Amino acid sequence: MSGRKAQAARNDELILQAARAVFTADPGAPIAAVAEKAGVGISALYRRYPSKEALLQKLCGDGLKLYAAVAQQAMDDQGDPWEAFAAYLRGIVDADTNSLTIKLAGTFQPTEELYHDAVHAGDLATRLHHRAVEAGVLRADVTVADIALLFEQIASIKLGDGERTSQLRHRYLTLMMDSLRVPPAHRDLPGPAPEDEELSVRWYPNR
Amino acid sequence: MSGRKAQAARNDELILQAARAVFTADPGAPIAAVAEKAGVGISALYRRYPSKEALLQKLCGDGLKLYAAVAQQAMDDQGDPWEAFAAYLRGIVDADTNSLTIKLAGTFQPTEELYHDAVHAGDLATRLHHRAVEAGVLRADVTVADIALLFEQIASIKLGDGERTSQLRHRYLTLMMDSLRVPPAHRDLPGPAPEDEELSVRWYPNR
DNA sequence: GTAGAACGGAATCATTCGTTCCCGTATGCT
DNA sequence: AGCATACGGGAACGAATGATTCCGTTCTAC
Repeated sequence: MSGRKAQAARNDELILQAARAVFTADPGAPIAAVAEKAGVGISALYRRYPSKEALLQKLCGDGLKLYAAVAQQAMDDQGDPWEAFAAYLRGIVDADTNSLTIKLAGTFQPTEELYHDAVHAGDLATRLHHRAVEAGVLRADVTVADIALLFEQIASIKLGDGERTSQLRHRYLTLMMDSLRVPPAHRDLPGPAPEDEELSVRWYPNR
Repeated sequence: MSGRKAQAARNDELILQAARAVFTADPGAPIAAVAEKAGVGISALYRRYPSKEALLQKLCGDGLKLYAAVAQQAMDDQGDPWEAFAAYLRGIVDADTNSLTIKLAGTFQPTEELYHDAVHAGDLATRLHHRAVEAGVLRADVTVADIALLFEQIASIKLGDGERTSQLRHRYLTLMMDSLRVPPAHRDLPGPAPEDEELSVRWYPNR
């Protein structure tokens, strides 16, 4: 179970994880950054993917599938309508798939399969949305496309490490949900608000 | 009134406007793009600014001053507390200063003056915020830093031309305000929601 | 006329990054 | 044990990008 085969299998996973992390943080990152993060050489990447574009397509496809999985899970939830929809929103924010699809979109030629997966994901999102509106728990003047843009806005938040970023994203998702839900109401916001210190750091990128 | 002096004066303005437009749209844009947009040669830029960094600092400073001006105007509004605060929010979104300060931050060494202006702008924002909370029209569990991050989220929206982008930004600002205001309530959202077509375009960057 | 301010834009020079290539290593088979 | 070889490390290559410099030209002011 150990040896070269095992290392290769481990590297398969290592590379994918590293690529996801790196490109999520910076869609324009060089391929060398992925190799470094994964702790492997560049040729280990090129052995698996013929080009950077191929790797990006793989990541994008995985992101789409993850999105669909989260949406499907919410669809299967037959309990409280709002809670099911809220779980979907939180799930997508956690999965952070927007950074891997939208932000990568346009950096490569979309394949047929990618297009198919995108349609499927969009279809699930639409059904989920309509169900929530029908149930009267989601305001009707907000569309599916609106929700997509809200996801993008939340994905634009990047502050501190991944942990803190996730915390803040949920904070603002909660705020947004306050204005999405019927009836409107203010609920407790999770996570501490940003400190001034956290914001001012950005003026000094080099440590 | 005409002649080289006049052209030079015109170019001063032309270059600044072009630079603002170009770097707002893409903070990493090459300096040649600014020259082209302004309809001048590269040397016209370098005659005025010793380096790209100097131009960026100028833009950043202008953005900070504009921010302060908008905030000051809202401060001077002694009418309805919520309306004054709302005007501030809308004004900052329209001024689009976040793209010129935050997104440029870290790409150059901040000067002393820049720092001073930033403190002044922050001070105004804080006083405006507290006044709204004191008046009971702004929910108290949202901080000044929260508002700053909300501005950034809105600034991340970029779809279609400048006109459409502005329209959508106001749409989502209105949505956010629904959850910021006391008491909470749903108000009509301005601007048409995005069409699927508008979103799918991003998969095909090259026309 | 002529000095020189202002320009336009080609040439330069450094840097970045995808991709290729070469070589050492250790694995698995005989 | 011995060896052919798949695998991975990382230097080298070449294209592209972009800031900055430089040079020749034009037009104004005197």
